[in-house]
Amino acid sequence: MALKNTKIDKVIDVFTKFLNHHNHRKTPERFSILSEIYSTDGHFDIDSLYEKMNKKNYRVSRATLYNTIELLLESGLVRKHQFGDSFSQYERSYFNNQHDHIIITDTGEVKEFCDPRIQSIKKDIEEIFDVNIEDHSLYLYATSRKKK
Amino acid sequence: MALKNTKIDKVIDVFTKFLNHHNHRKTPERFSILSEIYSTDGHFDIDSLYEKMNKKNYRVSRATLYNTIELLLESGLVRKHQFGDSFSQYERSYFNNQHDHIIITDTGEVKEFCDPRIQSIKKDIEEIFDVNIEDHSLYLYATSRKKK
DNA sequence: ATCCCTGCAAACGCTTTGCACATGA
DNA sequence: TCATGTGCAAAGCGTTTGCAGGGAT
Repeated sequence: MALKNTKIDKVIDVFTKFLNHHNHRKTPERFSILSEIYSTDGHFDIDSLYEKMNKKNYRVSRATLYNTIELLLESGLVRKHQFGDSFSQYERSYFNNQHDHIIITDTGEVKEFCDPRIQSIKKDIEEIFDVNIEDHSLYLYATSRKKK
Repeated sequence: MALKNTKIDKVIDVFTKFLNHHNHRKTPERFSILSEIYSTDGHFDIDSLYEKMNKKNYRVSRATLYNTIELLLESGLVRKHQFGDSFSQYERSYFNNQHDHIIITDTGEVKEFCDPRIQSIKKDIEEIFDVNIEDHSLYLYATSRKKK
């Protein structure tokens, strides 16, 4: 599901400011990639994004995709996941609540959930270990109880 | 730190039964690898295990290491981790309490912790999503608060 | 005597890199 | 103008695979 125009504009604005602040050029490729990512929901990998963009309006190289994703990660507009496959998956993270994932191992399906106890664990661990927790990743690996 | 002899024997026994049960051969390589893994604490990767074994008593190929690690994962004697590097890390899991990891991102150091709230989250998620949770992985990415 | 397991090296697949050309500032 | 970004193809690198010889059963 795509975002409303006003929301897309907000994301473009965030990215523009990030590029300015880091003296990175505002190339058409970078904005095309950002728009493409924010035009759909869910998880994606570099290869499917590459296919999708080259079949459609915009032709980009894999190198540029990897470079731009790096910038999007730094700017906090995209999150990276390693669900256990050999490749990385990503998802947009602006206007998208922090959540964790349940991987249904027999189908590969990925569900999302949110649990406040994670936050309290993080807070406690920060005190106990005297560290600042910047981020976390939690994956639950499960099988469905449904009868076939 | 190595385990007591009686404990190593127990692990060998578990592996032997696993191999028998699955009609896999009890080769010297498999037991050497198991012993090597259980002779030290902490995390390791395939390459360092390869180096370590070839410098010492036993010469094994990478192929056999990968094969055997697979069996050890299946038998529950070893756990696999992806701390965010490009390679997998492993740790022995018998006589070793379930725990989660804090990765200190500036040093690469890995600390362990245990929090009962994880178990309750898993229990609740099982009910809410109607699934059986077989396993989980939780990594907290942190920076140290200590002054340099 | 089987046929599974091992070792070696080549293949794989995702990601990174080098380099020449293009382009934003 | 000119340093940075892009595209292409090659290189990297952990892991997997194919195959011939060896060893467990």
